[in-house]
Amino acid sequence: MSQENLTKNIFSLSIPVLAMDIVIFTVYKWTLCLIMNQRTEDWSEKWKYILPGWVLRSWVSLEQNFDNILYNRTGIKWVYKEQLYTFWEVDRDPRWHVISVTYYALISSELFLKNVDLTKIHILDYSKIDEIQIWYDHKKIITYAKQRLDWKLEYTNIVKNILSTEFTLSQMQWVYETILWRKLDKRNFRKKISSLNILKETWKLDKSTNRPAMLYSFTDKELKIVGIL
Amino acid sequence: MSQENLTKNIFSLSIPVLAMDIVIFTVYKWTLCLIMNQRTEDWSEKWKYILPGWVLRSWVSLEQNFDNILYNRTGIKWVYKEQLYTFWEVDRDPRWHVISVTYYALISSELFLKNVDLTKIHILDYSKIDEIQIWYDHKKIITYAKQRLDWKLEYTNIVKNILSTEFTLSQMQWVYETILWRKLDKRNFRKKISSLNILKETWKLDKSTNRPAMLYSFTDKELKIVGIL
DNA sequence: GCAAAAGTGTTTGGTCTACACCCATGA
DNA sequence: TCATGGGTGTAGACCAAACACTTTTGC
Repeated sequence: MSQENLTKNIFSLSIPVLAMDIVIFTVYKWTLCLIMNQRTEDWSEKWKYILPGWVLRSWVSLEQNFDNILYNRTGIKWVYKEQLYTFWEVDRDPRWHVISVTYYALISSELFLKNVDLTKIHILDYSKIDEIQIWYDHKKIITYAKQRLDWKLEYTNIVKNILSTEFTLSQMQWVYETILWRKLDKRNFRKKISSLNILKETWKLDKSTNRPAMLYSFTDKELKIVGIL
Repeated sequence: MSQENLTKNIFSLSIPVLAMDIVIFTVYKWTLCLIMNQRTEDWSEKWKYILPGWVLRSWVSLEQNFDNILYNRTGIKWVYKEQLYTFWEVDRDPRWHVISVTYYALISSELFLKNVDLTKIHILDYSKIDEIQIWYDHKKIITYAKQRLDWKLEYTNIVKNILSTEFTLSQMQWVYETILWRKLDKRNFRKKISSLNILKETWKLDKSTNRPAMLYSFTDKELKIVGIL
C-alpha cells in the first residue's frame, strides 16, 4: 500500500497517524549541526527543512524503525540514540492527527561525512535555525532535543558519541563549549575530567597544533551517569 | 465502531495499534501506592492488575486523552501528570503490535478517596507489586515510572502534588522517606528545605500529634527545578 | 625569537554530613 | 510525670570556582 493510500485509510478509521521523526546532532567544523532533509509543501513551491522520519508500520520495533530511517537517509547502520518524547502534531489540515514518536541521536562528523550522500540530506548550523524555514512544528522538537542534549552532556559521558575515538582534552572542551554555548575554565575542566576516570591516555600525540597534545580515548563503552560539570 | 472491530481494521492495514497507559502514584497511610484496574485475560480466568488506559482515537490530544482516561476511571478532572515514555509492547499474539504512550501522575490520597468508586478501581501497595499478577509488561512501565518519580523528587518540588495543601515538615519528610525508601536526617532535611525558600508558614498548627507542629504550604504553583536532596 | 596552543596548583567559599538534646503537649 | 513527636546548631570533610604562568613546538 502506498504511503498516501495508507494515510487515507487511517483517516477513515478516525485514529491518529503514527510517525517517527529523528533529530541528529553532530559537531562539524567546531559548530553544532543538525542533519535534515528538505521537502516542498504540497500546496506551494517553498522548500522547508524537515526532520528525517516517516509513518510507522507494524512488525518493526521503535528502535528498529529508527535504525531503518537512519540507514535509509544516511547509509549509516548505528549511532547513539535515545527516545525523546511523543508529540501530538497539530496540522493545518484538520483531518490530520499525527502522533510522532521522536528520537535524538549523536554522530561524529567524520563518520557522517564518510557515508552520506550530501545531495539527499543536509548538514546545517544549529545556531542558524531561527533563520531558516522549518517544517511545521519540527522546530519545537529540535528545541526539546537540544535541552535533553545539554542535560546529558552535563551528567553523563554521552559526549564520546560526538567525538572521534581519539581526541585531545582541548577538543573535548571545545565540544562542550560549542554545544553548551559558554566558556569553561581550562584547569578546572581538566581536573574534573581526570578525577572521573573515564578517559585513558593513548600515548599518541596530536601534532596538528603547535605544541603536540596527548590523545585520549574513553574507557567505558556504555553510557555512564557522571556529573561532568 | 467497537473497540474490537477497530483493532481488527487496524491489523488489516498492518500498522501498530496506538494506546495510552497511565501510572498513578499516591501516598496512602504512609505507603506508596498505585491506582490500577483489574481485568481477566481473554483465554483464562485469571485476574490481573492492569494500568488504566485504552486505544487512542483521533481529534483528541495526548494530554486530553490522559484527562479522559483519568476522569473515566476515577471521576477526577485534574492531577499532576507527565509523559513518561513510548513503549513498543510485545504480545503473545504475534498479530498484535501495540505502541503505548505512557504517562505518570501524582495525586494526594485525600483527593483520590473523595472521588473514586473503589469497586471499579483499586489502590495497591507499591512494595507488594512483585507478589501480584500484572498485565503483560505493565510492570516494566511501573518500574520506569518509579525511577522517574525518584529523580523528580530529588531535583524538583514535585512532592507538592502528593501532599495535601497544608502539611508539617515531618509529613513532608515521611513522604520522601517512604518513596525513596531510605532514612533522612531530620535536621539536615529541614535546613535544606528552608534554605530553598519553596515553603511558607501558614501560622496554623497541626494539633493531631502530641506537640503541635507548624503547617506549611508551597509558595510556587509551578514545577520548579531545585536540588532538594 | 615569537606566536600559538598545551599543560599545570593553590586558595577560598560554599555545601553536605554526622551527630544529641531540650520543648510542648496529651494522657 | 512520662511518653511522644517537634524543633534546633556546630564542626569537619569535600567540592566548585577563580585565577596566571611556563613549556613545547612550527614558522
